[in-house]
Amino acid sequence: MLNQSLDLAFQALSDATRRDIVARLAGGPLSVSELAKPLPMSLPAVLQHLSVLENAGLVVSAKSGRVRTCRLEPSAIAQAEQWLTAQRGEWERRLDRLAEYLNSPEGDAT
Amino acid sequence: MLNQSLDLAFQALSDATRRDIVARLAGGPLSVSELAKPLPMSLPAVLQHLSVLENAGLVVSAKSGRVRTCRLEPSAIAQAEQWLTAQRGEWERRLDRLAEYLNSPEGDAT
DNA sequence: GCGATAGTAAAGCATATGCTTAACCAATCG
DNA sequence: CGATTGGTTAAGCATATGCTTTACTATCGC
Repeated sequence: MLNQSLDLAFQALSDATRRDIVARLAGGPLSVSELAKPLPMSLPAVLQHLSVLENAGLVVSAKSGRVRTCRLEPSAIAQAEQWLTAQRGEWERRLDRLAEYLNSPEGDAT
Repeated sequence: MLNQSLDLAFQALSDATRRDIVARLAGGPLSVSELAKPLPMSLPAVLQHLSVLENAGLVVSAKSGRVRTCRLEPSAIAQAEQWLTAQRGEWERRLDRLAEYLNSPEGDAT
């Protein structure tokens, strides 16, 4: 499959809990337990969400002593963003060309 | 849940078949069977993918006679795009401020 | 009307997802 | 050392997802 990484990125972002994690990491790196504190679920559940995000390349983490610190990886996010921009952009260019055609003399149903 | 629509949009885009459908619709509206023709699966399966995309607001369709024509809905795509831009943007602004601080006189470990 | 074409509906099934609890390991702290 | 804090692993479970096949309806062209 081409673009399996987009599969993983979009799949990771399809969950509100994981988007919340991403949004909070956008404000700066956090440890696992800091991430888990406000979330209404067990710590292992949060770990599973983090592993989905890491697997998708959206988040990277490193362990120092006994605390694992997580931070955002913007390049994977940018990749998903660019795919969306490309599709919407293409479609909007099409609509523009259509409008242009309809406003041109040959476009009129004269 | 806030932003359930983002759930649906990202979830819809997490499947390669559905992204293929979106990409082809970006080139212009297509009927259900035109969409289904190149896909390696049964027609009902394609219908299910389309219903996911419509449910997410990414695609709209209308039936005329016996043919249903599908087209892209850019506003839902733009919403997902904007969410991504916001998170990545926030993180990159943070990094910029950090770099600025490290380059300033007070940032030096003199 | 009759057959082909375009789409729908329903049921079933294998696998994936999002949690839980229980048990466990490893770095601190007193 | 022993208790606590921070994280990890494994197993189990309910529900969701992505297909399939079968059967059925609605429209178009002759």
